[in-house]
Amino acid sequence: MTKYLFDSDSLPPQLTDRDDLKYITDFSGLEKVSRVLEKQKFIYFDCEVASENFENINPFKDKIRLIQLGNEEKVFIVDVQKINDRGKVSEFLADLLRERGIVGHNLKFDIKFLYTNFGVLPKLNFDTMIASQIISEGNEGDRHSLKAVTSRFTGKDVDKRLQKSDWGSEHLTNQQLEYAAEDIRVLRDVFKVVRDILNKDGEESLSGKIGSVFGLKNPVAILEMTLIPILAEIELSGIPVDLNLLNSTLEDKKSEFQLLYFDFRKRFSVDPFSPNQITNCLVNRLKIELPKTEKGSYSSQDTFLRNFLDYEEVRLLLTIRTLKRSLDKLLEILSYISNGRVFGEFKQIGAPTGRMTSLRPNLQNIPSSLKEIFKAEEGRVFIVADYSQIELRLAAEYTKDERMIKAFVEGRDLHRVTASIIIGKRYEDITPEERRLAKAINFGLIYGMSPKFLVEYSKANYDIEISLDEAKQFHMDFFDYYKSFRRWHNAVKEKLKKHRVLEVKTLFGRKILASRFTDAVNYPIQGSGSDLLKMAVVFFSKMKDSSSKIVNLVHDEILVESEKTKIKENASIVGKAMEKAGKFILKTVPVSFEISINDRWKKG
DNA sequence: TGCACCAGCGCC
DNA sequence: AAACGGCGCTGATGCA
Repeated sequence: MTKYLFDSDSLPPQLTDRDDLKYITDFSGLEKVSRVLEKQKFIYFDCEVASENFENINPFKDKIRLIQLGNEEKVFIVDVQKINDRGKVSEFLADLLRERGIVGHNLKFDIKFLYTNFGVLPKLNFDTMIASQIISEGNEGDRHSLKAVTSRFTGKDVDKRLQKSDWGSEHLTNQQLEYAAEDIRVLRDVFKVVRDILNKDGEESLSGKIGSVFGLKNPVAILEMTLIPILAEIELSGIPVDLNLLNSTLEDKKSEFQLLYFDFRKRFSVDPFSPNQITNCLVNRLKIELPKTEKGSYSSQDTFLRNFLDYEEVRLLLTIRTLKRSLDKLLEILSYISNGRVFGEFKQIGAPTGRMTSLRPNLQNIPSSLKEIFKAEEGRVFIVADYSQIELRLAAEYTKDERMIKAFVEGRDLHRVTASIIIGKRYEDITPEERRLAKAINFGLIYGMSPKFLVEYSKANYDIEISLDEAKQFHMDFFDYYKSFRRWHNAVKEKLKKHRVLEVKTLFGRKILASRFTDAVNYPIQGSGSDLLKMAVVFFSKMKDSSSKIVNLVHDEILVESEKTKIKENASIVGKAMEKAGKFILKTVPVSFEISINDRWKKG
């Protein structure tokens, strides 16, 4: 519990009167802060938010209590509750942050609160958490909390115990204010260390506001820093939902699920969600041969069970599972809705490759059958824009494979090209089934899939049965034809023999560590895709106006909500942004993308 | 009881 | 020697 050390409004002399630390509780204090900080190009920044429940802290509900601002010498702790004039504080922040940058840790979080509390969204950010993640190159072992980052880069220890203390109480304790100031002090040291590390991969030629404000030259870091406020805006926008359709779908699935679930339990005396009971039933009662996991237990994956659709138990089980998944996803979405929109979050560098991830709820794995739940508001539409065959294009560029590049330059369908090679038929004569097989081969083999796995993979994902010998032949033919891919894979194998861990680079220069062969060939391609999308988002956000906003991002797709009256203009801007990013990342291979307009989130 | 782990599956 | 990768969410399971 928080203790009140002082019962007067003012703090003890040792705190307020220190030269390097000022506690600001009134408007004249704000003016003093402005005078001192107006000479800064950037300001060290942090804030403390009062929340009933820190697990569920919410920028739309919770209030900022303290805003800490600092330069190299001074720290100002602005108590916005004591000042008690939101308009004045807003004006002060708007003036201060309009042209100046801020340095902070996990800034997307802070600036969302700044926006909801004071209508200010800082555009020039340097985030030491993002910096640390870039420097870590995807190393899974590294943590990126302020405490971990400070310890790793400066050797100092930060006490975070008061982070979730009571920031709403009338009198903050001396310790709370010292805690608030300490974050600013450590940022000074961390900032310079991580910036200088990043700048070892700097480009002198690079210009731009973020670069000049922070003295930052690393292109990947500049891209990421630019993205921060854009993601904050996307999260604050939320994505609109058709509540009627959501509820009716939910009811339909619920009743259907309950019917089938209890029917299953009654008829077979087995809980369909107990792996033990299910595998027992399938193996012992129905004499179905199931594959085993390495631990010795049976696996009851849908893909295996689909071999036994003549058993009613199996058919029913598969239906129940699918229903349950839809139901869970709908409930997950529902629990994050407010005012007809879902407010999810992004982890900006969520995967080692640089890919973003989506959480609370995850809006990057919505089953295609449920995407229609998402519906633009009245008078608005969705613009659904996604890159086509982007990983293959990036792989062609990355390996500089002449034949694959040529196919793309000529505008060919690469799956058909591959099909004609491995089947030995003319490009024009490839059947849809043959094209599907080639698709499996293209996607699998560039990332080092074994012929054995190709057999399983084709069956599971493309419903195509091939023998192991055929798979081996296709494997040979693929690498004989796309010669650079064999050279690339062999080079990676050689390097991994010499070194335990390999540093690979995306086309944009993002560095990623890989210790397995499959990672070392996959990461640079997946990572280049993430660079590409992030860049397209940044370009779009610079070109767009207020008649459109991004509402979701899914690895190679940008979902925009636009005013109906400006569909054409906005669709064209999305296209231009994607094209521009494409030209930047891909120098020899053309990009291709599809843009469709719809009330709902679906293509075509 | 709570936590860590895994399997399974949705998306890319 | 052999190897497709990434994520988040749910629910069962096993351990303290």
